[in-house]
Amino acid sequence: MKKTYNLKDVAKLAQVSLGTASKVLNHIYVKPDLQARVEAAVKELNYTPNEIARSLKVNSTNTVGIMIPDISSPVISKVVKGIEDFNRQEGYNGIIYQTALEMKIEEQAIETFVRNKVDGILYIGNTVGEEIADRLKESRIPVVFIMTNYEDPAFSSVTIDNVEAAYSAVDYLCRKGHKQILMLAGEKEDPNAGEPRLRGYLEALKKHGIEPDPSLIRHGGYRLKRGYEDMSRFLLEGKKISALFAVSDEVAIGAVKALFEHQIRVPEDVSVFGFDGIEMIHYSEPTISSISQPFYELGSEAAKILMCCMKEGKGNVHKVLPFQLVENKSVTDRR
Amino acid sequence: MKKTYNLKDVAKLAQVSLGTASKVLNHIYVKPDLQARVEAAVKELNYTPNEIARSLKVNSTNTVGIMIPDISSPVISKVVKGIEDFNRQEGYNGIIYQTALEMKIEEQAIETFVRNKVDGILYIGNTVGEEIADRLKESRIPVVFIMTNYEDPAFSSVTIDNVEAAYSAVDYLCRKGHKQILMLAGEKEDPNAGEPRLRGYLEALKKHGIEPDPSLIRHGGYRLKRGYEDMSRFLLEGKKISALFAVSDEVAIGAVKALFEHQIRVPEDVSVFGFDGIEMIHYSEPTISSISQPFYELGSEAAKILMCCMKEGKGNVHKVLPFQLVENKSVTDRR
DNA sequence: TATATTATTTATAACGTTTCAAGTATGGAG
DNA sequence: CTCCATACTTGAAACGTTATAAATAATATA
Repeated sequence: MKKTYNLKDVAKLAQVSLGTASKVLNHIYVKPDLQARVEAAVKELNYTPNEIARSLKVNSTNTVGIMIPDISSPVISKVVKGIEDFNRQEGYNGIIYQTALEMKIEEQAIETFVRNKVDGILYIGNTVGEEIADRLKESRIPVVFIMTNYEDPAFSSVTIDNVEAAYSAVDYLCRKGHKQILMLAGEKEDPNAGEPRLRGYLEALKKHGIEPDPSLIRHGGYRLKRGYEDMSRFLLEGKKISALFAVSDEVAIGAVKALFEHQIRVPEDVSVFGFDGIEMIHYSEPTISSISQPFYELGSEAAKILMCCMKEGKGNVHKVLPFQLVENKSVTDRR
Repeated sequence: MKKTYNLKDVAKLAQVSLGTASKVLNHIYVKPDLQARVEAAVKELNYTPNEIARSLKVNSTNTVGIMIPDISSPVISKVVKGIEDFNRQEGYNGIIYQTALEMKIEEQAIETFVRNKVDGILYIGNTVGEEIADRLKESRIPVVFIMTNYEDPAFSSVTIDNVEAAYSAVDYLCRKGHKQILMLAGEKEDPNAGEPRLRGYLEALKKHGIEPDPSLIRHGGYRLKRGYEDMSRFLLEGKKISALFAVSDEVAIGAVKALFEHQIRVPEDVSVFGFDGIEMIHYSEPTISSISQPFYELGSEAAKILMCCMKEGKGNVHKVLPFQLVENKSVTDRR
C-alpha cells in the first residue's frame, strides 16, 4: 500500500522547511528557486493537499450545508443546480440534506452541519419553526433562506413575492372573464407558498368584485399525484367552475389529467393556470400558463449572498427576485 | 464572541482526562460515575464534536463524492435521492459534483474528492474515459458506477440491462404489428444508454424479420427539448412511420409535442414508446408506455455496495437490477 | 497481608496543515 | 568594513480529535 505523501515529504524532498512549502502552496511569495524546487517536489510526489487538515487549522471548511425538502422535485433540483454551480465556481462544496419538511430531520441536519463545521447554510422549506430558528441562531452559522417565508433580522433570504405573483395570475384569469375560479391551494399552514398565494388569489378576486366562494378553495399538496387526486375529488362533487388556479405546476398538470379523465376539455371547458414555471408546462397538452419563478437564479443568488455573509460576516440581506407571467394555451377568453 | 467548546473543556469540567471524555463520546466503557460526569459536562457546555478533527485523526471522513451529469434531470435526481437516503441512514454525507459529462470537470471532481478525502465515489455518466478511469484508480478510493457502462475489474457497478430492456420495448412494438419504427437513439458514442439501447432495437427488429432502415435511426440528445427538436426535424422530411421508440421518456414527451403540432395523433397515427419510467409518463396525454428503471434502488443499491467496499475494502461487485415494461396508452395495436 | 492479575484511567504522541515569533540572509548606507 | 534595516526562511506551536503505552486503582490469589 503506497503511502500518500504530505507536505512534510514535499518539503523534505525540496530541501526547504515545512513553512516554506506551505507558502508556495498558498501562493505567498518565496524566492523563485525555492518555489521551483517545491513545485518540482509536488509534481514528483504527485502531492495533493489534505483539505481536512487545512480546515481544522483555519477553522473553515469551504463547505455549505443545503437543507431541502426533496431533491427529486423539479423545482428544488433546479434551485440546487443554481446553488451548486455558483458554489463550485467559488471553490465551495455543498452537503445536501433532505428534510422532507420534518422538524426532527431538520434538527438532525443542523446538528450534522455544526459537527461538520459548514461555513454557511442554505435553507429551503416552507414553515420555519421557532425551534429551528433558535438552533440556527445558536449555531452562529450564516443562513440564507430560499423561497421560504420567515421574518427575522438574524437571517438573509431570497424569494419572489408570492402574493403579488398569485395576484397577477388570478387577475389575469379575471380579466379573461373567469368568475368561478377554483384554487387548489396547497397546505393551509404553509406561510411560504400556501398562505400567500391564497392571499393573492383573494385580493385579485376582491379587486374584480368577485365574492370568494369557500367551496372553491381546496387545500392539498404540491406534487403531481396530489394534484391529480385533489382535482379528481373535487370533480366528483360536480361543481361548476370556469377556471382553476393551481398552487404549483405539478398540481396543475395532475389536475389536467383528472379533467381529461372526466372528459372536461382544457381550455375550452375549464381554463388552467399553474405556478412555478417548470419546463414541463411547455410540453403538456395544452401547454400551461403559469407564473415562472427564476429557480436557478434563486439558488445562485442565495449562494452569492451566503458567500458575502461568510466572507464579510454580515447578514440580513433580503432579496426579492422578479417573477414572470407565462402565457400558454391553457386559458381561454370568456368575455 | 462566545467560544465554542472542545473536548478538552468537557474533560476539564468533568474532571476527567481527555482520553476518558473521548471514550464516553465513542461509547467505550468507563465507570458509570465518570460517564455521568462527562455526559453532564457535555450537556452543560452544549458541546458538539468536531468532525473535522476526528476525520483528520482517523483518516476517514464519512463522506462520499457523487459525480453526476446534472442534478436537475428527473432521472438523476431520483437516483441521488436513493443514494442520499441510504447514506444518511448510515451516517454518511455526500458531496455532489455536477460534471455536465465533461472530462475536464470530471477531473476536477476527482481532484476535489481526493483533497477532501472522501471515503468513496459514486459515478453516474455514460462514457468513462481511460484518463478518468486511471485517475480513479490512482486515487485508491472505492468507486461504484451507476447506470454507467464500463468494464473493469477494479470497479463495482449497478445498472440495468439496457440491451435487454430496449429489446423488450421494441419487441413489444413489433408484436403489436409495428414495422416502421423510428428510434430517437441518443448519442451515438454513448456506450451506456445510446449504444446498447440501439443494439436492443436492432436485435428486436432482426428477431421479427424486419430489415432495419438506417433513415429511421436518428441520433440526438436525451432531454425534453432535444426530443422535441429532433422529432420536429424528422417530421419535416415527411417520412412515414408507425411507431417511435425514444431513448428516454423526456425525448418521448418532447416528441409527442412535435407530433401534436404536426396534427399527428398518438397513438392512433403513431405509437410512442419511451424509456426510463419517469413519473411524468403517467400524466402526459396520452400516458406513455415505457421501460421503467428502478432509479431510487439504483441509487440506494449503489450506495450500499459502496458502503461494503469502504468498510470491507473489497471491490468488484456488479449488480444488474430488473427493469419493468410499463403499458400505458401511447401504443396502439396494428394487427 | 502481600502479591499477582485485571480493569480503568491518564498523559502523550500523533494526524497534516497554517501561522507567527525568531532566526538568518541580503543589500544599502555610513 | 561595519551596522541596520529589510526580505525571506525556519522551527515550533497550535487546531481538536483518537490511540497507545504507561500508570494507577481494583480485585483476586496465595
